[in-house]
Amino acid sequence: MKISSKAHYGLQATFLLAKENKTLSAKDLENEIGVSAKYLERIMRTLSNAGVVKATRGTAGGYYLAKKVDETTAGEIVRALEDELEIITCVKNSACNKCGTSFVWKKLYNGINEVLDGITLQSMVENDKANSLAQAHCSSCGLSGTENCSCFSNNGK
Amino acid sequence: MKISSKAHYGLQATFLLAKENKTLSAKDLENEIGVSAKYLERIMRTLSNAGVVKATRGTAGGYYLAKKVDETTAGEIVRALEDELEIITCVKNSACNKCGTSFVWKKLYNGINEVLDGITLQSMVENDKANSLAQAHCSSCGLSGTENCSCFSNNGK
DNA sequence: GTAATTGCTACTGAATTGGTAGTAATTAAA
DNA sequence: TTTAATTACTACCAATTCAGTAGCAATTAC
Repeated sequence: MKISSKAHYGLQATFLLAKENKTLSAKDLENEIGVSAKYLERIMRTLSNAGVVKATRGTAGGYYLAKKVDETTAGEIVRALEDELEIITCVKNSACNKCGTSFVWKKLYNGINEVLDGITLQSMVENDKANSLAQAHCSSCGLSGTENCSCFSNNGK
Repeated sequence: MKISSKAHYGLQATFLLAKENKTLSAKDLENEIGVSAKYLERIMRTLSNAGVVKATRGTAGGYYLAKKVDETTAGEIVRALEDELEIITCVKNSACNKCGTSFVWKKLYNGINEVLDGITLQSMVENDKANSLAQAHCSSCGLSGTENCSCFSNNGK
């Protein structure tokens, strides 16, 4: 049960589109993310087909968000890129209750979607800004490692 | 992002231990679950090491729950069997906030654990009983497919 | 027309998953 | 004390999935 690199990079890419608020080419994304443009291109194509981003070809082409930052959720993005977010086949089959565990997987599936659908690109950008401020603070307080700095104690909660 | 067969079978096996409330051998589990005793044995050994079940060897040996049914959660079981429930490496590193997405994965990780830790074997058994009753009802109402029977409309929610 | 870009398909090496096999250790019962 | 049944442990293997690459076609701006 791991997040695929596709979902990871795809979310990172859309986050960058949201943060920089402009069209970015696969090449641009390669520079920022550090993964080959070819691979990112394929990820972005999937997101394009899913209606998360739009693409323009040709010189100065690239990808941009199809919707507003507060209308695009992490859920859409991850579902588009995780081939099988449905966790296990019995989740699809609402009548499956043979083995006594489908109830757990269905709850888990609902929980996962609830979390992801509750996160918009906007909230990710806001979180990033807050973190950047915390980072600046830590630098100023002179702690070399970020681990022990109280500024980070509530990170990602 | 799929549930592994190990976690699926492992949860099914512990559910059976809870439901039948007795010691079951790998062979018994094979008969009920339909997977080779050898494979189940390895899964149960992992659960044994994790303190979820206990094992006795020899004739009439087998596995039984190490704790009460309302003290054993799906979370313990799934975490023991999913090698990497931590989803993605940056979840482990509390200071990782470079790419702007770790915030999402950490929230997701917390959400997953929250759901799974909120489910005990007892609640699984109770849910199963309720389902069996609904099943009986559906048979009596004469609907051939369970999908369209209102008894099942809230399954697994 | 040319350079830059996405769209699409095919391929590949590495890692993971799912499962099997064999042997040793332990236990209960005959 | 022997035998049968069982778990413990390790090694192994086939199939699938994952992550990434390569090459060419289509499109677009200049």
